[in-house]
Parts: sequence; C-alpha cells; structure tokens
Amino acid sequence: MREGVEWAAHCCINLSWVAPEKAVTAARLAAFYELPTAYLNKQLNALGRAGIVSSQSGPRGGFRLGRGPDQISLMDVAAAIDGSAQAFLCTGIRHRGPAGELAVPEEHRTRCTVARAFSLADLAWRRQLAARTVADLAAEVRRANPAASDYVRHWFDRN
Amino acid sequence: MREGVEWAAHCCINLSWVAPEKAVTAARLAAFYELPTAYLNKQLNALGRAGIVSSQSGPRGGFRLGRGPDQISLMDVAAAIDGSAQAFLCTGIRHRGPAGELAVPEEHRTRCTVARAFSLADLAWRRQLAARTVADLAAEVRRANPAASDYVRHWFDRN
DNA sequence: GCTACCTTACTCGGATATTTGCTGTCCGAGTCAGCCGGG
DNA sequence: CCCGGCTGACTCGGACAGCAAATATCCGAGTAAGGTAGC
Repeated sequence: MREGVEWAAHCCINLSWVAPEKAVTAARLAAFYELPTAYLNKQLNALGRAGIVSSQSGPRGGFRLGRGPDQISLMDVAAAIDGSAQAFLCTGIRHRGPAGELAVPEEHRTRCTVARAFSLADLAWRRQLAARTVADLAAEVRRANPAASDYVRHWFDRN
Repeated sequence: MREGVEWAAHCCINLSWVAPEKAVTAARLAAFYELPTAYLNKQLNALGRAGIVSSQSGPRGGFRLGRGPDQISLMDVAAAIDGSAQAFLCTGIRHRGPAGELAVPEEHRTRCTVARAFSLADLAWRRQLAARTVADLAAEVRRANPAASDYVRHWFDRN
C-alpha cells in the first residue's frame, strides 16, 4: 500500500478541525508533518478527483473537505490514493498451457476458486474500512488527546 | 500483491492431488501453466522456507506438500510469498515536525488511531484467508469440475 | 470618493527525473539413481 | 550371484540483470486579491 494513504488520512482529519470556510494550502499541510510539499500536493489532487476535498487556486486558495467528515470513509481515502483495484489480481493462469485443455462442464462455468476466495477476503477488508469515517477517527483522536483539535486548528490559523 | 501468490495457490492445489510420495519438479509445475520455470522455483523456495512444501534435490527430486492440505491455509501461502507484514505501514508522521510538539497525556498514550483502524481491516482480511485451506479449495474446484483432480494427477504422472 | 481595470503574487495541476523493489534469468552446490567392477 | 564404490546427470538454491511502478521534483496555467488610474 502506498505511503500517501497515511498522509491523506491524517490530512483529512486535520482538515476536519479547521474552519470549513478556510482553505489550507498543500505547503502548510506538508509542513505540519515535514512532508515533501509537491508530492503531498499530488496526493491531494487524487483526493480532489475523488471529491473528498475541493481545491481552489490562486491567493487564499488551498484545500478543504469536499463533504462532511462523517460522509468520508477510510475506504474512500484508500481508494482515491491507491486505486480501487483489489490486491489479488487473477491473471487466469488456469486457462493457459496444458491446464487449459481441461474441459469445463457448461453448467459449472464459474470464476476461479482461488480468485473468489481472495475476493471475499478483500470484501471483508473493504467493509472494515468503509465502516470508519473521518469524523469517527477524529473523535477517537480527541478522546486519546483532548487538546489535539484545538492545537491543530490554531496551528493552521497562524500564517 | 505479488503475482507469485496466485501461482503458489494453484500449485498447492495441484500438489494435493498427486500421489503424496511422488515429488514434482518445478519445471513440471511451471509447464502446466506455461510459467517461467526458474522464477516459479523461486516462489516454491519461499513456500519451502515456510514449511508449506518440502523440497528434495537430485534425481527423482522435486516438491511435495509439507503437511496435510487441510493444514495449509491461504493465509499461510500469501504470507510465505508476500511476507507477513501488513499492507498499511505506519511511519509515525504524527511525531514529526510541528505535529510532534503536541503533548500527549500519559494516561492515554496509545497507538496511532489511523494505524489501528487499518490494522483491524487487515485482521479481518487475515481471518478470511486463514479460514480457507488448500483442501477446502481443492474440494470446491472438484465440485465445479469433477474431472479436474484426475486430469491433474494423470498429467503429472506422465513423464 | 467610487469604480473598473490591470498588475502581481500565489496556488494548484500535470509533465518530468530518480529510486526502489518486483520480475525474470543464470550458474553452482548438493544429491540420489544407476552402472560397473570386484568378491 | 551379491555388494560396495563411483560416475554422472538431474534438481534445488541463491546470486545476478532488466524493467515497471512508486517516489520525489519542477515549471506552467489559472485565479483572486490589491493597487492604480480614470471618471
């Protein structure tokens, strides 16, 4: 999994804590974690294409959440950065070479058993991530550290 | 996910269908799906290090299952090829830069919330794969195509 | 004094290098089968 | 005829290139703010 997923997740949580009308620049978001600015910008672009954040150019421009933090799941973020393809990719080797000579009864023509097993695992993974929203995670962070939200808001208000 | 996982899974199913005392060479296993022999051998080595298959050198050598097919889960296979590290890797960016200045109350010192959410998803994924054994999958393939096991056994017996 | 325009600086967005790690290949160490010679 | 040693070929195992993708970077298009000139 790409490293940008971690960056995007934390950035979304931080964006949920700043004033909704205030746009935060990629440079500022990157500075908070000492990340490479231009590369984080690229990841934020991906979030923008997915509608998770809305972007604005020019002075006073930047990024803000595209919809309510309770409407953004971790699955949305992961899919925006990493793509929505599942981890296991069936290349259909069972149809190549001597293995392909094996005649399949018409009535039982079905997907590859191995691929189906991995698909079910992938589905379980997706369900877990889809069940966690940015608002949900932000609340959990606040529970662990009540000062976090105020610290973040004030830090991004300065400058 | 690496492509070799698919190869390894199919090879394990095939190995469960050949006579247990007969070792199958990497070249023969590769020919069945027209895979690159040397590279498949590399993957089988990984299975060997994990104890999933046992290898034997010299004439009449080759690979055979290291334990009963009902004792080999898809998780074992995936971990042997792809490594047992979870997909999401927390690099701890929340401790770097200005974000690290945020003091954390002693009583609540806990793991990164984002990392924990991804760990739970990973756990669900692992559970699904751990629940499916090679014997299980082989039976399902036979249900879809009853001729499969005999075809495989006879093809690997020839030559 | 007010308004409309222009300049300017700032931001995103996509096109461009660099590195990492997966894919694929090759050759050497080890090993067992089969053969040969001797008893 | 039986047994022990030797030869030889065959197999795995790890070391060595090639390539695709992720990482990191840079510059141009677009934009809104702020200043300026005109009315």
